[in-house]
Amino acid sequence: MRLLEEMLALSPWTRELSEEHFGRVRAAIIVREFAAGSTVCRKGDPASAWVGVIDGLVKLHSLSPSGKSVTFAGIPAGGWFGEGSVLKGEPLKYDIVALRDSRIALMPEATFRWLLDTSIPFNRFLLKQLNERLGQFIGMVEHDRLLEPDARVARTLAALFNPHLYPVTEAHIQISQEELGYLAGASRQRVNRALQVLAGAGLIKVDYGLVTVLDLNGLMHYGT
Amino acid sequence: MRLLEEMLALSPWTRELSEEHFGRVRAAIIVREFAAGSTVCRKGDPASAWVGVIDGLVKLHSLSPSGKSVTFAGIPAGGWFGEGSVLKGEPLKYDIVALRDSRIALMPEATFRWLLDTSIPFNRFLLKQLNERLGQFIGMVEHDRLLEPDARVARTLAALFNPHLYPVTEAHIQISQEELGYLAGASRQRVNRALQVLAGAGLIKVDYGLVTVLDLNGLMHYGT
DNA sequence: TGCAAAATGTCATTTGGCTGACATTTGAGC
DNA sequence: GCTCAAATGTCAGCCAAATGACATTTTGCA
Repeated sequence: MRLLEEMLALSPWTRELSEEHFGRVRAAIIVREFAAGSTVCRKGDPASAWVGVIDGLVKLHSLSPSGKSVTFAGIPAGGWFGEGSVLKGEPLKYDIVALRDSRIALMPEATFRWLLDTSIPFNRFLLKQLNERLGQFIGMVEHDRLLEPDARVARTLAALFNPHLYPVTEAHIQISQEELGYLAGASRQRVNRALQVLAGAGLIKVDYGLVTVLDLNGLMHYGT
Repeated sequence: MRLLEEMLALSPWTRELSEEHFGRVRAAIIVREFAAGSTVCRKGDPASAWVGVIDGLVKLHSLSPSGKSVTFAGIPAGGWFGEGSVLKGEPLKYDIVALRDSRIALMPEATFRWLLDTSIPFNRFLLKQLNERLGQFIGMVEHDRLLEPDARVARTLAALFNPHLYPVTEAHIQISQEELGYLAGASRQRVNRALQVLAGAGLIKVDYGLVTVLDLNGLMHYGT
């Protein structure tokens, strides 16, 4: 996706806004570019905007004092996030890092709050969005605690191709095994072994910096 | 807490309801008793009510095929939960089990939806509640992956006293170390050691089947 | 009061992922 | 084509938590 307009047209929450609402929102949004590897927002920054991904891919991640890394989610084009921190008026709880060159939309906090105060459809959208996210994280906790690393890697891969969240029609994703480790909660070495197991089972194909999904349904239920 | 009325008086979402709203809600709520160990709702059941804990303690938990148990949350008196499944109109994703003899309030789905459709304050409350719950689960993923068991147990205890989700002001909770293990993602034996460490640090006091919080803020930030 | 069940405290052993190390492969850019 | 950094594949050893076992303490209740 190239333009803010396209992204807004695809975002469900714009559909039921009045002309006045939409115009004001459109005028307030700022667009910025970020190079791969650069930080969009840092953990602890005030949550001064609601963030949308127009093009590219960003990750939400956190670093422990001892230097370990967790990745909570990868947000591809079309995704909006950060509503939680803006709602609470609290600083961000994670870093936002561009994994590829990315075009980012920023809706200022004031506009976000104005929408919240004046648009019932926007409220309803936020409820659904928060609820959806919550389901995702409940799943993460469950899988972290109950599943073997092989199965966790399988679910992590499946989640990257979740057609509800990421309506992209490609069967492959360019991601390093180290980044997959941060997502799945396993070491790079352990991910490497898991990928070999999954490839051996015919569920995926592994290439340099690239994973191709052959059987999404199989991945989703692996190890159950 | 003994009575539904007390609990409703303490629930933030009742405060801004009109007299008409409150009366209808009050009349629709059903109260039921559950013995320790009994199941309130089973995973897969239709989410036919929003659930509140008047007295006692319930857990949201899931069992793996191999017999391992995760507890997603412990809900003490004053807590309301299940809004996610009711909102989505989906079956429950976890079992709800009483950990002690408990008095449970059930708000039928129809009443819940009516509130959602007619009360703006209730919508605002749900947004905050979902957001708070989401924050808790983001925290769980982060802590599971980054923190030592001692710190995980500390955060788990702190989460049971979240003032936004559970507005009751008691400093102690009656729960076994085994159940704490299911909540924190650690073995009973490991939890036992962790509790000794936390007690040694003056953050809690441990008695038979009972943990008393002495320093909630200290627990919340332990191991950072 | 005394019994049984639940909960706790502690230990030895097992287990499986992580760490660190290193060689190899791959691809981007000159 | 050449060079270099990134990514991958593999291994040995470490280590912390889980497991299983058992004695002890505490409580509820007959």
